[in-house]
Amino acid sequence: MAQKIKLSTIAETLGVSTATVSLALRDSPLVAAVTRDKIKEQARALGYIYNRRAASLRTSRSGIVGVVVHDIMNPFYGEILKAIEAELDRDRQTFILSNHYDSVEKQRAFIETLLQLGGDGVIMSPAIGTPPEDIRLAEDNGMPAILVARSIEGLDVPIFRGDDAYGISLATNHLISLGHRCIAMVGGTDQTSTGRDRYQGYVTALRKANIEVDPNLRIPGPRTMQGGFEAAVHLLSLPQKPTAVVCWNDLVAIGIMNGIARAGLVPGRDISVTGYDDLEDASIATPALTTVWNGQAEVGRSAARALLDKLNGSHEPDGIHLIKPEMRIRQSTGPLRSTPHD
Amino acid sequence: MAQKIKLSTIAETLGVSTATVSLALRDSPLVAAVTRDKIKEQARALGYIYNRRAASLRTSRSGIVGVVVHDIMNPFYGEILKAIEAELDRDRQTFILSNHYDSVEKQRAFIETLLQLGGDGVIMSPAIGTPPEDIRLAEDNGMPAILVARSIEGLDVPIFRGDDAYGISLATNHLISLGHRCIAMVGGTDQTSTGRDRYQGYVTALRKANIEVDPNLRIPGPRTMQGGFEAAVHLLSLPQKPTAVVCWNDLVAIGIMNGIARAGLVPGRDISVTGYDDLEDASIATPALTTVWNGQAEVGRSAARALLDKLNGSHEPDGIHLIKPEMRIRQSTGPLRSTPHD
DNA sequence: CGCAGGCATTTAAACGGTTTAAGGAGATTT
DNA sequence: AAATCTCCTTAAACCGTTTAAATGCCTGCG
Repeated sequence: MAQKIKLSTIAETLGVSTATVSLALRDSPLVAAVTRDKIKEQARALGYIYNRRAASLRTSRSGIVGVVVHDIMNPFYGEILKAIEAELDRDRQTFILSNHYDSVEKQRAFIETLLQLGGDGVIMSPAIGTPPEDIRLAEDNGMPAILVARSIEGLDVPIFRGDDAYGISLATNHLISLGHRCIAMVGGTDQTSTGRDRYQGYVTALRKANIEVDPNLRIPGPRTMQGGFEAAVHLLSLPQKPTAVVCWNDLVAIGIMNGIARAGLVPGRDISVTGYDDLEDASIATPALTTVWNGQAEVGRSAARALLDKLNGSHEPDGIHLIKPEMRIRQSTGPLRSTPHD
Repeated sequence: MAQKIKLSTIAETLGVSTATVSLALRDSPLVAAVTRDKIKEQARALGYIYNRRAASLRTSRSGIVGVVVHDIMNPFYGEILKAIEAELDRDRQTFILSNHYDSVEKQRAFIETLLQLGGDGVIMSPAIGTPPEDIRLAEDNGMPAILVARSIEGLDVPIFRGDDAYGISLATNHLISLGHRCIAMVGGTDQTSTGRDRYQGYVTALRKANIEVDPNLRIPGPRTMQGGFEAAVHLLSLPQKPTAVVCWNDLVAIGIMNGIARAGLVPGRDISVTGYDDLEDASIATPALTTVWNGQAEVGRSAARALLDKLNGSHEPDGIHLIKPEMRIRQSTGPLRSTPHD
């Protein structure tokens, strides 16, 4: 590489000041059109590269937005991220992505890095056990935060997520209406607000149908296909096998269906299974998965929009924005059979 | 937010110079231990946040590494990314992630952004049709590039990827040894070096077994589950149905198995299917997927290591580093049946 | 002819760190 | 008491941009 081309390089070769060059490149009306064109042409010819750190040092806007979620490889977050990316792209914001794998330390390290880089804002799906101070650290240093998919108590930042209690009650009611009464709930944890809300939705639906809630049928676990697969083994070993399963998400559901199939049973006929999220893969699974649409794209888009609006000065109302989930009925659920397959 | 705490704030409250503070915070032996401790304590107390853009403006090292791949939601890249992330983390590098979705423009925009931010280096799985100049743009501006998973002709940057021709020949030979002679190859494109290599591996294996290559059995397409699902429909409509399918990757294979199952056939018995990559999900699929381990974690780890070494001055040898794939035989492949199921 | 006003450009001071040569204070040697 | 040596600390330049204020230069007008 020759030596770095900077504003002053262009300025000198053209016999103008760096101020003029700076203004010209940003299309300021302060500089004459003919000068502007000459400068732009020269910048291109020299292969000038704008130095954003220098600029942002001066302007204190970096054009960087941080996004941190549990695991970007999880398609649920993937779909949210895709929507965020699309929205931020339209406003030319660079986004920095990270997993926290539910480690509060890793998450805080990310927030600190982002602050050091002068991030303009952060969108996060907070790690389990995130102390409110970690979010305030960002806010107090002029970096607004938006929460997605999970809530934290004791903060008044904007939150975008699905209505979990309602969503799970949809799935549970669907199974009840098919005649099922022994319904397990598999995957996830009750340590997150999401987890508590979902369990609540499940319990409420059962109670309303006068079905006794059996705590043994609540089986927490990883929110992955692998987790579902293993839960299936456990479920099939219970003294009273459930006839239906409400799953934390589509991955768990697909894992369970694989586990059921591996045991020689037919999911959707011998045991009904519902997913959650309505991922792209849900309709391809065999049998096609009955699930609950959770509006990931909507969540991501709105969260990004809210942040951008906030950065541009509009006053977005804080507080929780709930997306209403919708039922997607496919082939993985079916009526209760009087003589369950063995 | 109060006002920003900077080096000078600490310096003033302690009655020392900013130089001392700067040196102390970075553990320079130039400053007395007792002074250092006092300064660090004060920095913590005031909630000082290091301003990396200011620092990097002076030092011209940003601690930022860019990573751009086709699609981070694709688990193949996900596994590579995870390994890269882990390796970069150990060296405290922040990484900026982006998809290019095989758009050369999007990829170039990313490289330019990264240059503006003063990125120290970039790891990329180049978009189809990437002109070598785009990579040179990075290198010429002092930002070394490392390629993963895909090659580009006419460059001498380090490349880390699996040995595709060899890998596909493993899968093809496995099917041939099971007695199959009508073997389709599904998914991907022949416009990438990877695609050409894989097709070559398939053709070579067939020829060596004296099997005529039928171009109609090469069915390019998306590298997704959805793509596989749709290809299954096409395959089953062929006048002479293939008895085995070599798939571009595990996603396509799982999609095909779902398509086969939906048509009432049993994958692994009626039609053998091989995947590629050995994703985590491969062993959970039903039936468990026979596939080729492609060393994603190894690729990611080595690539990140190579970049870090390069940044630290060691001279990593350029050129292609091939990872040797290995066969993983499971239940989705089986011997040719004399009277294929209808 | 002197001056107000408009336009195009320049000056110079930030922004918040890092770096290095030079300075200062004691302690030690001569 | 002067000279030398060790440690610590600091002043000042620098990184590449932005921006408020200042400067020329013209033109038009009373």
